[in-house]
Amino acid sequence: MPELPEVEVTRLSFADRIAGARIVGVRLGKPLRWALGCEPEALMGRVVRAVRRRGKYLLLDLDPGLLMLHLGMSGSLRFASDQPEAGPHDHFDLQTTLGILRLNDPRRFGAVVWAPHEAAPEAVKLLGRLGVEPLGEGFDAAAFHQALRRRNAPIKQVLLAGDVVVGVGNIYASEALFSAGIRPTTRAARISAARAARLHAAVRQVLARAVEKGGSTLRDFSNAHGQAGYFQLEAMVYDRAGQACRVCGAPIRLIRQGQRATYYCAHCQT
DNA sequence: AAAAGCCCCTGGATGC
DNA sequence: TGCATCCAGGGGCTTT
Repeated sequence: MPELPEVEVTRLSFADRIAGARIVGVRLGKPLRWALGCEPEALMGRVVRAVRRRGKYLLLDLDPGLLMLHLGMSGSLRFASDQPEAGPHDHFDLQTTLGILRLNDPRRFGAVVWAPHEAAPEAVKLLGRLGVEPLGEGFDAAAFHQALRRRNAPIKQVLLAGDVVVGVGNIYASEALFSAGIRPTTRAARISAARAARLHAAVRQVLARAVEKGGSTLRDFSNAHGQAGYFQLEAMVYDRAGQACRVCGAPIRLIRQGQRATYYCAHCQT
């Protein structure tokens, strides 16, 4: 479910409300991808100062410490003072003086990991190889082109890898490539400066638009208030195999790249 | 260094 | 209705 827009939408939906909250309890469900990395009791009394995002990770700044949350494929967060009894897929509760932050994650590819601070090995292991933030100042068209020149893999897979630019998952990789008019199978190194600049702009535009629309709700994504997103209604190619391209009418094609589905228009993307 | 495969796990859709 | 198969928004790890 969650790519950068969904993670950012989630962050925006509860960051202000949890700021200043003091941790009064932790409830763990079934194991997630990684262990928490500390005794739950060690978190008691700490204050949540802020919620940041790095790639698809949510970072809870504790005083002191850092809690890194990842939603994996099927995770979603809820923050409310009145939470129902935990269900079978509620695997982490952070009980605070301002409400309970709850992670629901049926597939359990998500994680909640503690680190003493951002430069600590526990944090570097997860955050250290991440590429540049696409919506930040550091995402530069010329540098993007230079990074692509070093990669021989298909551009779709380079976008997904997250070491050049973070946050672009399977939906938005297909959408950004459509917007830029680039075939997903194109070797990254063979993309011209002009086309790299178009892709750079497309990545920013598609992700920003998706944040505006509250993310994409394909099956069950919702923000921390339980509200769905609507970007999927404007998808040009994702999940539209066989349907007419919204621009030229040609049937949208579905191929597999690295065991992931890729959608594109053979007429609009060259 | 980069690329390709392999998993982790549950649930929903589809087909027989 | 029951059961098998395939697929899903991610990404770290191991092997080429």
